[in-house]
Amino acid sequence: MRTYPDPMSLTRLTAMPGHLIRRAQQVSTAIFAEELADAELTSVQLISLAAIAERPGLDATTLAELIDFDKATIGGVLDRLERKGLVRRSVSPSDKRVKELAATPAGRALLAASMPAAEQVQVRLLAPLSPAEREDFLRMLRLVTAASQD
Amino acid sequence: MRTYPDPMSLTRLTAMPGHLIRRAQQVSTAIFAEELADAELTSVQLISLAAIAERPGLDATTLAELIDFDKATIGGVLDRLERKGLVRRSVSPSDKRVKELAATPAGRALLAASMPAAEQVQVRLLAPLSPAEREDFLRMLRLVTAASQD
DNA sequence: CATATTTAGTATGTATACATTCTAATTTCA
DNA sequence: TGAAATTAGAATGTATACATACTAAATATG
Repeated sequence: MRTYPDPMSLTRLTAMPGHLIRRAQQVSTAIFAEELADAELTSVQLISLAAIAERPGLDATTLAELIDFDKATIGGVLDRLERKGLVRRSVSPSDKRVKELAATPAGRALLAASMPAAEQVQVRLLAPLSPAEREDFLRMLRLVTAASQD
Repeated sequence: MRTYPDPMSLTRLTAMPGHLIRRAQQVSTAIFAEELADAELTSVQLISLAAIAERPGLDATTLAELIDFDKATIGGVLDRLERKGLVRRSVSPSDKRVKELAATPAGRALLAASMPAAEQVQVRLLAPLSPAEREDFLRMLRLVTAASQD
């Protein structure tokens, strides 16, 4: 049985993976905002745009599953992408409940222009790790997140 | 020079650490909500409560720095902790701008009662990794997050 | 075929997360 | 000491994130 310095100290909690993951998310978001400042895209908007560009006609529910979004969250993201003129939503002829998604030319252009910056985010995020560690880190992240693939 | 299957595919983006970290955060939050369902505490509320319990008289700005919170975010978290009767805020006699924070007896009791569940969250979160990998994963998370310690 | 169930997307409400702005209070320092 | 700069906390506005409930539409099934 391991012993700990303090059974319920702040030190304990800030050392926990839950806290460190929240911190990593903060760091990732901050770097993303810097690198994609010109594009004025969030990471969530970029990945949505990429999915839509890659699979025209995609519906919102499938999109949400593809990129692990809540069904309620994706609506707002699409609202913002549509408001910026990057994505269009049109009612499916075969099922009037469904909205088919498509990237506009402006959306495709912004996506292409933004990919180098997106790559750069990942480079900066993993810069503190050695190349071997980077592979390992990603592998472990996949393991941790795959576990609760509902 | 490595080659990739598709220069701007969804596959590329979902394999990026930024996306995986967002996913890890989702998994962490979901497990936390399950384990702390009785306490009705979010991870953010628990760590705030722990910091306040450990350092009575703490002010909100210092608290935000301790646990890496935005100054604007901490206000709402404290509102909710106060509304639940877990924390009290009182104007500092020495500086009327400052609100001194203190955990109530109910707050301290809930904190003590919640620590085992908080430990359990971390156990479940890291369950897909071997013991050696767990150490490594935490070490790398610390490296990544320490890099942008403003 | 008419009703029950399911499904897609939206709406509502709560909780982070953060930039920016504002007010009151304190500190600096000319 | 008195105006300028700084600081604490709150307020405002935007963007995830998610539970729950709602509406319209499609499907299943008796």
